[in-house]
Amino acid sequence: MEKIKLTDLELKVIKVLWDLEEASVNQIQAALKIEREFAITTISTVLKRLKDKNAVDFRKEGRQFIYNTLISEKETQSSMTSNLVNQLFEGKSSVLVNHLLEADAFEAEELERLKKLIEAAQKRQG
Amino acid sequence: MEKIKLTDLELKVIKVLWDLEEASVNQIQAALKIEREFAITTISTVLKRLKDKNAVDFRKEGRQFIYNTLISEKETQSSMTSNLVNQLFEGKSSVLVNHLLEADAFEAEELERLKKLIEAAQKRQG
DNA sequence: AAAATGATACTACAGTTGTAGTTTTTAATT
DNA sequence: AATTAAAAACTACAACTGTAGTATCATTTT
Repeated sequence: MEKIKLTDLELKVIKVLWDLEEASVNQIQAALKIEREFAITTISTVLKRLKDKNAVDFRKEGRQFIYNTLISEKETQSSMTSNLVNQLFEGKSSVLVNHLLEADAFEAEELERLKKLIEAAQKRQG
Repeated sequence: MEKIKLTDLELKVIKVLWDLEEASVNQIQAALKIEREFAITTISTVLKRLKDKNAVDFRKEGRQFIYNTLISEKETQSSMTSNLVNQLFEGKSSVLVNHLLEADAFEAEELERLKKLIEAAQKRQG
């Protein structure tokens, strides 16, 4: 698994595919329309680039292509997060979380939930 | 405070400035040499672009420029993190932390420390 | 079979990024 | 003041991005 670098626009398209599992160019355009309208050729170009990067594949259905993504959401989350952590948080996730806590990035219930999750993780680790 | 977007190389230079507070082009080059050697003109170009972006400033000392950064580390951490969180974690930091916990991104001591930090944050919130 | 329609393929182009060579300016040294 | 040395300014250029127009190809409808 080579680390695939996604641009902003590419990520937007990939996110639609995560959501819909499979989609034609038109469906992707429609899904993005909520945020902003892109020309159909724009989506097409992005998909072609993603295909070149091996981030998506497609099958033919009638006259159109139905795309699916080849990279998972979790993978992408992990790789982009570890990227950030390496760049700005000494390579340690805990430094990132520490920053978030200091910046008061959580609501009361979230804190409570996180505490429980940490305890669960501790149990898991033994 | 307009959100300044930094490229990878720009961030590397900025990080040196966070570290040294102030530095000449040569000092920055020297600091980066540990990782990889860049031509002095490369550093110069990057600094010029950073100046255009208002991310650094400089003062003249003899014939050379001494640069300092105008953006703080914490600011940058916050903005890049919230960027990631918005892109991949539904805009909620807790979803990011959740992902990290599920991915077992922490050592035992880190978990313990985080739990304490969460408790501290809870106390702070009231 | 020709025309119309809908889809993809090809082309384009400006802005950004990584990277550095060449030229000019400025300060220091003879 | 002339020369040299060090620094900054200017120029360059390919790859990547965002964005979309035009051309072509394949269906479907007359």
